[in-house]
Amino acid sequence: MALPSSTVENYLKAIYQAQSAQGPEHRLVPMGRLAGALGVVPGTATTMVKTLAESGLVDYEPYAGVRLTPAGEKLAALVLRRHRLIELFLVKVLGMSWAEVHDEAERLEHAASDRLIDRIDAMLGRPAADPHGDPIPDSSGSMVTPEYQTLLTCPLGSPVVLTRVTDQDSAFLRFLESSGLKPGQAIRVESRDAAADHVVVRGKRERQIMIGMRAAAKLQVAPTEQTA
Amino acid sequence: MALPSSTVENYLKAIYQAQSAQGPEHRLVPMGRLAGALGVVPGTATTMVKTLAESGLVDYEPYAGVRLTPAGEKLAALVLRRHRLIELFLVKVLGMSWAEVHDEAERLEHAASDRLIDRIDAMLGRPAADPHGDPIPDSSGSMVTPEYQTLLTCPLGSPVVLTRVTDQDSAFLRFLESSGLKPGQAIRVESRDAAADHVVVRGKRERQIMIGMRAAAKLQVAPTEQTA
DNA sequence: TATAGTATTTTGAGTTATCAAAATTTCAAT
DNA sequence: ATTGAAATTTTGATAACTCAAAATACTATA
Repeated sequence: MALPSSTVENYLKAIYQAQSAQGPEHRLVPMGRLAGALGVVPGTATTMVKTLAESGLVDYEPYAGVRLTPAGEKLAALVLRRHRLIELFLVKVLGMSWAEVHDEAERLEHAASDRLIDRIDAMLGRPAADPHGDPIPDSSGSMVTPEYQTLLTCPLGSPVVLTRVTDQDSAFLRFLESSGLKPGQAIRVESRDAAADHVVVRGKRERQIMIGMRAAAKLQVAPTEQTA
Repeated sequence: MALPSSTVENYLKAIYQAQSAQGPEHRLVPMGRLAGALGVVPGTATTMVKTLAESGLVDYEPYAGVRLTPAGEKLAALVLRRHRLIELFLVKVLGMSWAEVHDEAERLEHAASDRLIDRIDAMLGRPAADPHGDPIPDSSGSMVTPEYQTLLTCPLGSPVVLTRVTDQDSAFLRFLESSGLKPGQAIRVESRDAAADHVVVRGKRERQIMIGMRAAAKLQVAPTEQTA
């Protein structure tokens, strides 16, 4: 098949991300959701998905939804790889802020060659995750996605490390940045209050941060590593 | 006006470069030349140029050719700025070879934001020229193009510095690289032989290099600076 | 100045990706 | 089972860009 257009890459990426977000129970992404994620009307998504199905990149079940084929999944993973490496590069090498790199990467991911991506990968030391903690697929398109707990499920009081932020909204990211809540940061959940819908986190330099539960669910953590 | 598409940017850039290549006497770029530079059939160029003219980016004289308006010239210069900064960045920061950055920059120049370009510009120390010695326009789109002599016109025997290579062909660039003929390099023209159609250059470490006259015309040099 | 040859423009058609709005299907609730 | 609301698909258009090939304009030269 010919090179996928940016549009095709974006559809595959959106389907991939919708599938992941939905969890393993709903494997089919409904057209409405896909169209919403891409900012197109549903009819457009239907049309496009039919052509993706003809290319063997997705399975399409009318009125039910789409799902990536193995070929589509690989392509999507490679787009994600480009996106995440570019984000990390922009932050680490060019000193751009966490909140502003997403849109930039969104465009550059379709223009960067494999060669360039590999240089970036090497320069960054073959990193496992991008600035949000999202795992970076390797050049064959495979990726390990560790299962983390969230601020809502981790044990109270234990020291944990913030590992992943599953929301790209730049206002949210700016808030996290200003609160010192970036992946890698050691923190501890002090309390949860369902009635008040908040979680209290003790962060860098014993600073106390209060976060709504919906936001807290987007912050993933891992138990602090014991120095081996 | 809305953001120019990559296509529009490419047309403007090609017109700009054709105008420069032609020198100040022929200000109008004929359609055939433009179409050739862009790899489209002449009819396509005609159509596109008419819409560029409607946008006020070019002046179009049927059967005669196109010329950039001041607005078109500014836009073209900004595309060139992006292209050249990206090329230099890829060479300096990512260690890519001189010969391979052109195509990469060709795609990235349409995807990089002004913000990113400015970061790159700052990181590189607001450079005046790209790896080929092509001058880099500033963020307002203005550029100084020093007039250099070439290997064909510079004084024989005097030490000069290679300042600019006016050919992007990657095989040619690889040849130059392997001969140590990169901008910045101190050289000296030993002899010219019109009959044999060649120029003999003494390069790095007294190495002797023989170049055809057509190629020699593409190498621009400046008198070696006397240490002030 | 007639004309042959070249360059340019025009015409008609195709591709990709999109939207608006009409038609259809699905599904949950009666 | 029927129906009404919501989601999806279909249909008909549009925009941007392109090509092939026919029509036209220019220009050099004889």
